[in-house]
Amino acid sequence: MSNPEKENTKTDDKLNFVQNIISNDQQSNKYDGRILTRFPPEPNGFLHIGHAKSICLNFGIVEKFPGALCNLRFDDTNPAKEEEKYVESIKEDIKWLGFDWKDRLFFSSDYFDKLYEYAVKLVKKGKAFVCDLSTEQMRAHRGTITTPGKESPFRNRTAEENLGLLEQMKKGEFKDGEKTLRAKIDMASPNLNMRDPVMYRIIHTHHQRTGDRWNIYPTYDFAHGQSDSIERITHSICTLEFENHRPLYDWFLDELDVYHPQQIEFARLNINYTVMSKRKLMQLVTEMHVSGWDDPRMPTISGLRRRGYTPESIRNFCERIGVGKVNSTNDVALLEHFVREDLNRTAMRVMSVLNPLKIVIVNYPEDQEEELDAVNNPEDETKGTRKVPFSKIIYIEKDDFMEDPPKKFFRLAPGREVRLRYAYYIKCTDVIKDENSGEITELHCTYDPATKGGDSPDGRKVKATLHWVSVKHAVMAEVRLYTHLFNREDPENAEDGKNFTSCLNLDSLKTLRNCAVEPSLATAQPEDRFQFERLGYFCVDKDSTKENLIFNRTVTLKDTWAKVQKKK
RNA sequence: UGGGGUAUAGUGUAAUGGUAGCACAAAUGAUUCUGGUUCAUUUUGUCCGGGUUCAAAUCCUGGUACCCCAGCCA
Repeated sequence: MSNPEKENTKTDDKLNFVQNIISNDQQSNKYDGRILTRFPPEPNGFLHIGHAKSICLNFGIVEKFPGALCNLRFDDTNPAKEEEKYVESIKEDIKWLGFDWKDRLFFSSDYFDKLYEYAVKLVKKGKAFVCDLSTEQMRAHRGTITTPGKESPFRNRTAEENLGLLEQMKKGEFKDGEKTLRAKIDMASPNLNMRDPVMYRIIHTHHQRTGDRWNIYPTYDFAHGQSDSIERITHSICTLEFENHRPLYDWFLDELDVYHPQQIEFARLNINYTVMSKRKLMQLVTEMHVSGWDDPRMPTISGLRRRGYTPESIRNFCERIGVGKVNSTNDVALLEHFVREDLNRTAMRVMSVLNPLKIVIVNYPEDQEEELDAVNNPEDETKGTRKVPFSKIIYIEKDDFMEDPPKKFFRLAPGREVRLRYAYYIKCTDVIKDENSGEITELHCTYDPATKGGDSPDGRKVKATLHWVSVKHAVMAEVRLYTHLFNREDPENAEDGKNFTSCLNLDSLKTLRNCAVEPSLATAQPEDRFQFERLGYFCVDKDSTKENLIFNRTVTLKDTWAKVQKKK
């Protein structure tokens, strides 16, 4: 037995390494006790669960530390790739997850004037220059990982000349790519980011917020650190790949002599059986491997929402996986665990038959109908009960009958008695087959009227309880069964020469159009979530209508019978 | 190969010189009108080699492995 005194360790009080740094900084009054983080998405695609990790981290700081704040800042420095519609979807997803940026909504483009001022300052200091090198030439000058680069022949233009050229760039007097503004740092630096990186490039493209006002746009490297500085962010939390950029951000901030946030890098989220880069997700969409960004198989927030995931379950997942600096891949089973946990608590129970098999209860009166009481949620008494109609002909699940059952099969079989949930005990007396195909078309059963409600007065036990739907009262529906999008744990590492799409699971969506659901589901609305008893959790799809009900399977129930079968 | 990072059960994450813990996964049993839930129990770990110390996942030292960087993407 464990020692009760030791059980006081509250896991929720444990801080991850980022929170530890912040906690220490707050205690030491490092930023006058201020804490300000930010979530900085680029509006060039939909948010995925990897972003959710970052959102939970950044906005979660607000909940963890009194007085802390978190900005939402769109990093919109590349008009060629960004769109307004992405801004809207990103906002929607953050709200849906349950976070609120209040009035702290910003855009990097808000700072274009300031950023340009900064650039001018560096030019005047002799720390930046206008370069005429083409992309190819610049690459050649950059050197390699092991050999130093060569300085640009334009590196020594005078400040006056550079100022004039920069002004002309800004006015749109040059073509795209004709010139760049570069920082003058060190072409021999072992850190490639320090080899005179580009600060501004010429892009004659309409910007979703600044219109046609600018012909030059700052690079991410020149915009990001300064934007954090302008907003007086205390802790700039970003992913591991920016570790190499930190010295560059430091250099800009130091040369500019402005406020200096602290950058902390953490490992981005990976999950097995899926991909997590915007580029690859975009490819799945454009190549039509999925129906869109919100396809229920996508790891996007909108996809997970449509699949039936709850914000709570995603947040719990993000909390549990922790935050570290090691590249790691989480098991999708953990994510599934958290939806099951949440939905078990909250989802209404309901009976639906996915693959109907007709049963005629031969000794049940022809025209009789009964309304039976069914529990809405055994985990929550306050959810009450509902009436479910019963009659002579019902559907059960095809999988719940076997003519020649193996040892561990507890369900219906010839001569065997089982319980119909909330209804009666029934015993199978006849198996009716199609003469030609030999396929089972219906079952004949008898029922025991004394077992009404599901209990036998004589204490007789049955080994199985089956869900069912009365044929006469059934509402027909379409059900979409989803499984992993990829049949390989690590689709990124496809076999030689093949890309990740070669690992696509062609059976990741199975549509059933002839499902019988209980009548209470007739009025279900999009995003309503249910537990189909004994089957799994299901969510009404956004395309569902009264005439054509559509349910998406979020996740199956844990299924030890399936496990037993798999072992064979 | 230069530079920057990182190594703790199958997976992910704690332990900040003092009993290697938690969650998921896996396994066993109990309960159950969901083969669900719940409960109990079990298996499995400090990358490797040296050193310091009464005591090392933690400190020192030497290896090894993996990740990131050669966009006018972010």
